[in-house]
Amino acid sequence: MNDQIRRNMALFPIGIVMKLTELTARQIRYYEQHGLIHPARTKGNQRLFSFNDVDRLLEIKSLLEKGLNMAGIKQVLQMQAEGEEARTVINQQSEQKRNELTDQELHQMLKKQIIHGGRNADQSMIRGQLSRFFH
Amino acid sequence: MNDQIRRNMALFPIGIVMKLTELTARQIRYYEQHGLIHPARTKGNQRLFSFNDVDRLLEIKSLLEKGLNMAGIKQVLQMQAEGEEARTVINQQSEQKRNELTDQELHQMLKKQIIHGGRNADQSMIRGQLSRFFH
DNA sequence: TTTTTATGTTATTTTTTCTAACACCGATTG
DNA sequence: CAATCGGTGTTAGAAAAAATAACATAAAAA
Repeated sequence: MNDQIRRNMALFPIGIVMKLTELTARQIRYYEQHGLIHPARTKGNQRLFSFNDVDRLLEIKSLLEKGLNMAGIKQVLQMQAEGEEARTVINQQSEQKRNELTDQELHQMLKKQIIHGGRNADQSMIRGQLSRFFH
Repeated sequence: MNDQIRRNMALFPIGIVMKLTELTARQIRYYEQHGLIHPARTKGNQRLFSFNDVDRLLEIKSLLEKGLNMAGIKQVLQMQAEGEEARTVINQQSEQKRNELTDQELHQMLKKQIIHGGRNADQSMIRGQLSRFFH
């Protein structure tokens, strides 16, 4: 519900995010620079991350490991956002289904997306990795 | 469950805790100095707070507003910790019961505690204020 | 009235983060 | 093969955030 609000609260500095995600500051900033995340800023311009941001970074990391590049990741994340939207309207599916993403599924998603900039493709998801920890 | 672990993860710096609790840094440090909280530290010695810490600070604040002093608050928090322990063993009670603490209840608790340093007094609780936000 | 308590304020130092620039290496491409 | 590009490492210098410590103070307690 307003769970979403909570998850979106900007809470921690980059140092913690580094530990949480095992990414370097350089990487995190680079991803931001390419529009993959949009952490908030303190009055003094320091980044402040939310749980959602960290979640997102974990996804980015996982997608990177699957060989995607910035553009690809951007697409996938964007699709997820759309899916998210749809799902809240429609309904929940089996818990398992949307927690793992096979290479084939991924490939398919990308294909669909790239070929016909289609909305509402397959609903498989990686989301909620950190969420599963910080419930 | 290991919810406890999650809540105990040291995540945010004092700046955020200040906003979350509306306490000044001075106050927060003072309470630590008096053993009311025990935030973790970064390698460079900066305080790192967990959700539990923030929760605790909110309780401290509320107790302060009720006129307790450091010693009194320490007692109450300690009792809560013991109660926590007991409760996990025993069982849950009505949700309402343990979320508000009237002045009389508080007075009684303190009385019991002070008179006969007794363990396991009344189980009324303040706990979980922040928890209710960041569930 | 003197003391104590909780908090404010200020000064100084240390830690953390920021941006920007340059370097590098593996994969692409001309 | 040589040049490019994409993701990351590294470094330097500046700025922000946080730490400790000391002194100040108003209200409460003794």
